[in-house]
Amino acid sequence: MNIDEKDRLILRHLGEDARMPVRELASRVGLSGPATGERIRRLEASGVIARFTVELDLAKLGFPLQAIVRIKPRPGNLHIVEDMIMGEPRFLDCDKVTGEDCFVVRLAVRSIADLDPVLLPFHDRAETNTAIVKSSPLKARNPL
Amino acid sequence: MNIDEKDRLILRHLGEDARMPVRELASRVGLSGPATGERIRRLEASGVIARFTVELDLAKLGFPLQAIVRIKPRPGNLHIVEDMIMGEPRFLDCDKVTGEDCFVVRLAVRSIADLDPVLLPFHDRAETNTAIVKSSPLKARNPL
DNA sequence: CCTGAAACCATGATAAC
DNA sequence: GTTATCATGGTTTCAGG
Repeated sequence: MNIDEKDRLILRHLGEDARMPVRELASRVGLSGPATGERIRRLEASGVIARFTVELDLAKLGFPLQAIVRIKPRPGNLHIVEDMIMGEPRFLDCDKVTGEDCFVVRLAVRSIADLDPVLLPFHDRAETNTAIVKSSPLKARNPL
Repeated sequence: MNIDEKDRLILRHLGEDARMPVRELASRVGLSGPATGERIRRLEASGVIARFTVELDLAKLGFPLQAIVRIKPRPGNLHIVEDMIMGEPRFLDCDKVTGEDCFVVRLAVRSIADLDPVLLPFHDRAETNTAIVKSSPLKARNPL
């Protein structure tokens, strides 16, 4: 699929407000309604738009504390550690990375007291390095 | 604002498909259309729903490579480093954290060759530690 | 391949209860 | 909260460039 400048503009606008009426979006990118609707449909079908979703304020949902944890499983514990991550809903993101560590995860908890219970099961199977998130000046920006 | 179980169910469904018709969402949570619509409106007004957005496939947009970089500014360079991060669109996320490092950022680039030019300007002002993302088994899950 | 207009229909908003 | 009704907006279709 070929993405042109108008597609990128559409994606930028949808990223800011995915419920913008097609007609308004159309006027902003300089196209007609049907043409814009067709582009959205194609971007969705091709998978460039993975899904329409909502961005939540986790603090207001009762998870005001986030941490970024680097996890280095001990020999033989790679798969079990990955399964433990996937099975714990308080882990929001998980990336497998090159370098010293194997996983970099983000987690959200209700309080500082909840941090230890979440990470405790890992201490047998991995070395962890926890950094408390003080603020997030940038969240899920798109590079367009 | 008080969030009950039905609100959490609504948020879960919207997280998977934010364009689900209110009537369908209503039947899934066991409420009427207007009651569900009113709950969505309140969740939005209270900021629990920060915004409706699209999740993009960055690889299909020409940014197939992601990295997680820990950045530790040298003395006196904190603000300039933060400004440099904010001004570079290829940085997707930025968290200020406790511990050894100061920033943990995620970036997306077109190729491995693009990595160095993006990070080069930081070498004067900070120590960086770069981990290439091999895969992301978990992306933006919500803890509900 | 686009635009613009009109018809149609799904959907969100509203009113009354 | 519900149900019934109204109005908005998305999709499709067409004629024309």
